[in-house]
Amino acid sequence: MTEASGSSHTMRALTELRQRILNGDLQGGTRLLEVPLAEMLQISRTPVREAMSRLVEEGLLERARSGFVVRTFGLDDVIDAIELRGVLEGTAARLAAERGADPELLAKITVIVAELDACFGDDPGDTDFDNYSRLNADFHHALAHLAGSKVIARELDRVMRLPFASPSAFLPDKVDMVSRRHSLDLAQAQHREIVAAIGDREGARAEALAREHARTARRDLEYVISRKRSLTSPVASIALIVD
Amino acid sequence: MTEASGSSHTMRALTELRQRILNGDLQGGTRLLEVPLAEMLQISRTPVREAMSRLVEEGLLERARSGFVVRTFGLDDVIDAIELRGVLEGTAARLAAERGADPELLAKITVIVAELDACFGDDPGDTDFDNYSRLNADFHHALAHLAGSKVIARELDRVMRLPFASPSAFLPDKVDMVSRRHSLDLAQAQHREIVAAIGDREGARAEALAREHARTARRDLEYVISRKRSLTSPVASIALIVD
DNA sequence: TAGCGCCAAAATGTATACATTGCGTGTCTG
DNA sequence: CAGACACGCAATGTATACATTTTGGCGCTA
Repeated sequence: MTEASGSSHTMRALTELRQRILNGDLQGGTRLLEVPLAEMLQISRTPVREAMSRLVEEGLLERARSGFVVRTFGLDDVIDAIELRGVLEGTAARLAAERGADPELLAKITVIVAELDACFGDDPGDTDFDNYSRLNADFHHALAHLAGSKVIARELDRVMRLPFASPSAFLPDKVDMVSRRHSLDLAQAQHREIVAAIGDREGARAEALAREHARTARRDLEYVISRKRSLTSPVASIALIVD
Repeated sequence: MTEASGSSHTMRALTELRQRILNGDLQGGTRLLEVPLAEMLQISRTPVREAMSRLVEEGLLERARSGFVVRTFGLDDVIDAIELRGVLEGTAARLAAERGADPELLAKITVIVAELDACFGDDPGDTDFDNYSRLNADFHHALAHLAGSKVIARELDRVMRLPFASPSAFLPDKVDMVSRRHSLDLAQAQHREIVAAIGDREGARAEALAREHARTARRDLEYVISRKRSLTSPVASIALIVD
């Protein structure tokens, strides 16, 4: 079975199935049958089952009576997932402030904020989008670990793995960048204040700020939906929202 | 393979493994090898793998580079898991208040609170412990669904499936009942106020109350640990806490 | 002696045959 | 015609043989 595309058949099936779900090729509620999938992927049922089990862990599939079904995400679920991320990030921020963040991690996230600042030029059109996107993800990852709580970090990782709950999910793209620059400015101001509040041990403020920061994503989501409902969206994985 | 003990080999392996982990027979960090487990359970590797997959979904196992390892829970993890439950229940309560709870569900949880009241007699020794325990679980389950958010309910179910994060995990048992009756009285007062706040659309108050309510569990945990560290604990699954 | 590489064995990854279960459909009977 | 039983198909459940990968130890060399 000299196959080179993935490290293993399971991984290839995992990648393939994930992509088809995010694409919308496999719509919510679709029951996944082992035999057809195995034939489609040219592998046996065993790695297909394995891949499906991992997709349950990722939250993209559910176990039905027997077998697996693609999980359905409505607009309300997406909004709730973003709300949930805000709540969890708020908790991470509050605990980091209350318990005292590890100075090394605090220094690291401070650097990230500074680097984010450097993405903005004087002219609204002069914005380093790719770096902003990457650093934004870094910021949220660092925040998740700042409280030093494995449990909180783990749950945040879980929620953020849902593609539409990721902090980078609905960022303005290059096209919208100029008109929505104010949205990024606001978000970046919040990044700064969250870190400052944690450093000053202001738990309640840090929590409130982190929650409000997640609302940025909700606004971006609503913008994307209002503008691009019927078009091919530049936002990958908006296809799996059915409502 | 006419086996009657479980509905299937997978289910039997799942139950057996879960029990051994909760017992402490399989300590945190232990790598689970398919072949020995299959021999021990007198089944083939296939259902063992399947069971282990499901235990990852439950949060009791982790996937290692290849294979599975029993997840380690320290005292700090348990405390964080209880904190997390409080945060999520607080969110469920707040959203229920803000968005308006389904009247039918609100009526149902009101009945549960009334039934909980009926568990307490005038005399501290006169407490219907079994009913309290069952109704307490019902209350928390109802609260999780009160906001009508599938996402929140799902995450709460996940967290509460961890045996030590369950709201009934460290309830005073029959022996402690008399001396710790005040703890139950306080918890029950909180149950009442949480429902009242939701009914009055007081989101912030509902959230704060639900969070504080989870602190009851933390106090009960600390009590159990301080008293019974070395003895055979009446609390099942305290064995898997290693710190 | 520390580090490197190779080999063997042990563990997981995969395919496949067979078992079992559950569901739909057809027919038979009242 | 309605209901129920039985049959068969299709799906998952399970066992097992074989493939591949991982790992740990041994011996070699610098």
